[in-house]
Amino acid sequence: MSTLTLDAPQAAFRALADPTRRAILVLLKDRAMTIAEVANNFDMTRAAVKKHLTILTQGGFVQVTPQGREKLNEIVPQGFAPITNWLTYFDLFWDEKLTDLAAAIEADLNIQSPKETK
Amino acid sequence: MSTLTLDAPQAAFRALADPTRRAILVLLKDRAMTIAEVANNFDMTRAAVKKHLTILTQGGFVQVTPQGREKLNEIVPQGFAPITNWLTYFDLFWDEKLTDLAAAIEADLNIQSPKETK
DNA sequence: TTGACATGATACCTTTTGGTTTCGCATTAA
DNA sequence: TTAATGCGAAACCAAAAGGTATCATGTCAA
Repeated sequence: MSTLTLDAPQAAFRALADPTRRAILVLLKDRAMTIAEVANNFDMTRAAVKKHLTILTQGGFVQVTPQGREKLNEIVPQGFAPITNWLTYFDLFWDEKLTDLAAAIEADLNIQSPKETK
Repeated sequence: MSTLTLDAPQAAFRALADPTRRAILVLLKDRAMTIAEVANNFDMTRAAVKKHLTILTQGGFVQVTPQGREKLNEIVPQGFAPITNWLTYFDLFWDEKLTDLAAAIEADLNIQSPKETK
């Protein structure tokens, strides 16, 4: 089966949409943790937490580093870039200062968005 | 039936999770539009667009102003605040961390290569 | 080698989500 | 008044999301 691949902003926004996943990021910002360690902080099974970590990884927020029989889940600061860029696009617009960042954002949105304009 | 109310960040992150809704925000940043007008830009029914606009309103991104028999959907710049605040939390953390890292690196360099006198 | 441990993977279930149709209600234009 | 217009709301549907339980696999320690 094909694992449908989302564009970076979509994968990132999707990852942040769930409160558990945002809480996991808050946890991981202090230090890297194994899955079991992360799971200890939540009222759900390790399997569920593993799914959340996978989505966070797809979103570019988490990087996994095998270490013996464990796997360390580490936060990736650069993963926040697509989100901040998207928000900056609006800030810039409101400041009436459009840059080529606008083109990148519009290109991303055009992947699925409005019908032929014009 | 209870309409469960989400906290502000959750409602905001949820609203941004869908690509159509992000595209709607890009549309509305130029000017306020009626539902039908927004719907003209997408390949879906007016009812579907209405649902998206409702979620954007719940997320604090859109404000509706009745005007005769029409309703103008207007973007609300302040709606982005919960998101930017959340991101700022991480940025602040990493700023400290980078500072600590810089200090550690400088200390290490002073030990390893004391030659470098500036 | 053997067993315990940390994780991966799969099947399955329920709720949410994103979409459609259809109908009803105000408001405006004729 | 009548007819068209712009919305709102409800019923319905398929797919995705969030969770569980269960089993398989690789790695470490004794």
